[in-house]
Amino acid sequence: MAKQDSEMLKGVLEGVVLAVLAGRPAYGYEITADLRERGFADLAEGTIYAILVRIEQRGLVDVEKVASEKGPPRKVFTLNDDGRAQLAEFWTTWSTLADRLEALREKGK
Amino acid sequence: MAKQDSEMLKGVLEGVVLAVLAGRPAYGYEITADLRERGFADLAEGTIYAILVRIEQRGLVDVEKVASEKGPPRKVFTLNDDGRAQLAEFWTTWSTLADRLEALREKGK
DNA sequence: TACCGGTACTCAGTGTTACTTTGTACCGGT
DNA sequence: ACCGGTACAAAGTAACACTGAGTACCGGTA
Repeated sequence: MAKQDSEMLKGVLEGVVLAVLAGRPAYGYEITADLRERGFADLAEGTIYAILVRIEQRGLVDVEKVASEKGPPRKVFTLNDDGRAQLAEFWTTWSTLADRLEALREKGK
Repeated sequence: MAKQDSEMLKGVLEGVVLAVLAGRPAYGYEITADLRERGFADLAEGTIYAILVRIEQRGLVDVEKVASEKGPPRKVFTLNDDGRAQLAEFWTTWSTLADRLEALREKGK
């Protein structure tokens, strides 16, 4: 991935994962595949797992082990109330930043 | 500054500084003041100087020392062609990311 | 004269984060 | 028996914004 891309993801990726989980419960591998389809093509698998560990430790998700037909048991993550609150905060932070950047860009023209 | 805010700035602030310089040549203290007015209120002064050192080393700006009426001489930065190219690239990267996030957000509703 | 506040820049150290790499383990198909 | 896809985990690295402290110059005030 280009360096600029990955740096810009910092502070955003966690919100992205929360947003995916807001749609439905999911496990790590599934989330990675999902995001890759959504344009985050070069996402490293390990990155997603690291984020999941983080948000689990912060208590933003509930976790359940589910046996899988293929490979080891899946760790299914479900967004809880704290997680939803965090996601809402993420979107407002994002919007504020996006607005400021848009203003800067307009001015430059 | 809230942790979420500052993390989200990563990979973005450099582009922001380039965008300011695209408007006019400026020196560090001036850029800091400018950005604070533009809503980046809690920007640390040292942060801007660090970015300026970086973009100077990458050859994105031309530098000129100008005597000041107050305090030490100012280091005035002017965006050059490489800098303008970098800024253009920044905006496309930003747009791509913003589009992807917007798509995620829409889907969540 | 002495001091303070605003201007202007510099630098060393810190914490967070995404990436890389590697490893474990299970399964079905060839 | 082996390989590729599924699924998770963990240690180490690099980039970057922040913090805090320091240097230095000037004008105004007490």
